[in-house]
Amino acid sequence: MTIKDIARLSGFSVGTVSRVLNNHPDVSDDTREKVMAVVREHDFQPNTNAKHLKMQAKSSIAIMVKGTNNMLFADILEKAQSLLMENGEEAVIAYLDEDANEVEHAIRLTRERRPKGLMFLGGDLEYFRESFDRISLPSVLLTHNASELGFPNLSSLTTDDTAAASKVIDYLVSQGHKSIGVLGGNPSNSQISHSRIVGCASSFEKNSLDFDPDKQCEPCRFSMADGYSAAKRLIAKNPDVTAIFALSDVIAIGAIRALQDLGRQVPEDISVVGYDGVPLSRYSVPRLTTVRQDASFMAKRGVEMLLHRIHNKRPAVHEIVPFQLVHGESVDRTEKIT
Amino acid sequence: MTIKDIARLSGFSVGTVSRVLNNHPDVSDDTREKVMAVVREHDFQPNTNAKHLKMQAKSSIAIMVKGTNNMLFADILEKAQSLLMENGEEAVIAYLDEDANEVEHAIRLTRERRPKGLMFLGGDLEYFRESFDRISLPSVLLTHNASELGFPNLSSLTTDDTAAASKVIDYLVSQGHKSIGVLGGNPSNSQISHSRIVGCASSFEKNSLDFDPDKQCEPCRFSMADGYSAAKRLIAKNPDVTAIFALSDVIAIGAIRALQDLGRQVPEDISVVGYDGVPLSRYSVPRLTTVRQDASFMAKRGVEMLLHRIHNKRPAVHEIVPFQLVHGESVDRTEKIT
DNA sequence: CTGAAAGCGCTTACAG
DNA sequence: CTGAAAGCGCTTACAG
Repeated sequence: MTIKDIARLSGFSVGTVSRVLNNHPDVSDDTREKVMAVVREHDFQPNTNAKHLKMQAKSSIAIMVKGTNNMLFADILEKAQSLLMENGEEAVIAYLDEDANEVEHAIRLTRERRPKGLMFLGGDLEYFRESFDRISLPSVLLTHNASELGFPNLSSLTTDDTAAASKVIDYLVSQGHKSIGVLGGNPSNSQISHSRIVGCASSFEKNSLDFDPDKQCEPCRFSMADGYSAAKRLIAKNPDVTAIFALSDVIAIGAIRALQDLGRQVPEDISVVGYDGVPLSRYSVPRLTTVRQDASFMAKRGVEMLLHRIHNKRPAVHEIVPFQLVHGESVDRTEKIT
Repeated sequence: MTIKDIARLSGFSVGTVSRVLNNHPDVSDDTREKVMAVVREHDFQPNTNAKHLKMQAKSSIAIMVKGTNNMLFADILEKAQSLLMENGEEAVIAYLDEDANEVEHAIRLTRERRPKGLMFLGGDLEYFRESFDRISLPSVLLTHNASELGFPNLSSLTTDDTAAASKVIDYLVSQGHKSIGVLGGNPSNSQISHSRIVGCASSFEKNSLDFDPDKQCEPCRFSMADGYSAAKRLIAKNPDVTAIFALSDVIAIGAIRALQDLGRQVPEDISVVGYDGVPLSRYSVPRLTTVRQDASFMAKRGVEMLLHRIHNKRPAVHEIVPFQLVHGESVDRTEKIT
């Protein structure tokens, strides 16, 4: 069933049928009615390929999800997809490994798919610096600040990771902790974790505490399994830490499990702070003290920014989303630590 | 840049360029080389819309994810998407509400997108019965058995929910539990939970225990938040249960949190069993005793089944995936329960 | 308000 | 092995 069949069946030309289908104003009501009757009767749906070919139209929004097992991204993704759907846009989603090059992938996908816009959930700024100039589509990067890159078509939306990390360390220090470990992330300075480490360092300095990354930091990927083993490594090399700052909630969950397995209770024996504020952090035992990034808001704002850029050719913007230190049950004051 | 430009630049006809691009055998090596040189130089990528239009080709595989917050589906989804990508297929993903009509959504998406095949992650058999006859695409339904529906183009892959649920109840009974509550699912008999409830009922009967659904079951959606409130409702109406079978791990996690908040320790005061075997179940405190469904396997097999049906026109098949009762730390014998 | 016609960028018999 | 040409299903000036 094509537009041609509808034309024949309704007695009008394909041009007129096309106009009816696209709600073109200059069609008589009578004609519109008759054509639509046939369309409805046959449940006709125009061929998107032909339409797009003719209109040189882009199809859909492509979303790169960097890193699997990332609950925050899963959260944002779902909401973004729903919002896109409400706006009549389709989402093509690609899950990438935490170490994959999302920009190269996007370039490939862009050629094949010709999407209208790109959304990146996480990413490595280094990859953007290297090859994002080959992308001219409106794009938005979430949970990373891309302002320093200066690409005119790349907006970004992020919490102030440095400030948030500082606040976490400040808080732990205020609770009497002096020996604090940091779990997660990649030492490379282009990774999402770098600014968080920077925030930690500045807080340690402000509080006149030494900060020896080799001794206090244990890098790991963003998953429960990696958090689990990283926590064990940290405790092995630095058994006297009284608090751990995990760079994501899933890492924190893995770490808490590891600590329990080592016979250390949280928070009685050791405190743990997470990052992200995923739903799980409200249901874990103990509930997590964590930095909450507002997934709903990020999804909403991210989609808005992207759609604005697509439809109104607005310039790229870089926004900071407020964060919130949510108090759970995973932190104790040191004097209470046995 | 179109195939026409490449033809002009390389000195061959568009037909020849097309043949080179599609690895058609009858092109001379010399020609192939020359054309490819131009293609590479300009980083040319053919227009998918035109290609698809011409080839009447379907694009991509559409995946409907039924219910948000479902960790098992998130797991399967990621793996399925990777496998599809390896096979050169693209995944268009739609997250649907747990109560949405996935079949209607698929029908709409099929018209607009013309995918090659459909994958359903969860679903309501009633919706399939009502309207799946309007879909003629190769499809596969995961975590549900669609054999009784008899659609020739709908395969399915599921664990034996009834047997698994029976085994859980048998196990709890063997540990001395007589007052067992069931959390989650929808009482409607077309829902994923129905066969699990049936399994419970048959086990209760076999063990000569009464089973009063009104008193022992508390329906809820598949999320931590709903598991949390459902557990509270269950305890309120039936305070003497010594064990709870949650119809999914996320429900179990919510339930454990609720029990803790009510001052009941798991498993010391009350035992909890989950369902799904998501990674979190290995890292929660306590670790969950749960029915493990193999997400990797289901993803792999599901994709295989779908691709086979698409390429080889094989008939629909309905397979049962083995399950496994994984022992964690969330179940105790009643004599030890205080 | 409507029709006839060109053309979007490809693929693929058909000839040679 | 290669080219010329038809045609996939649409949209949209251009006429009238």
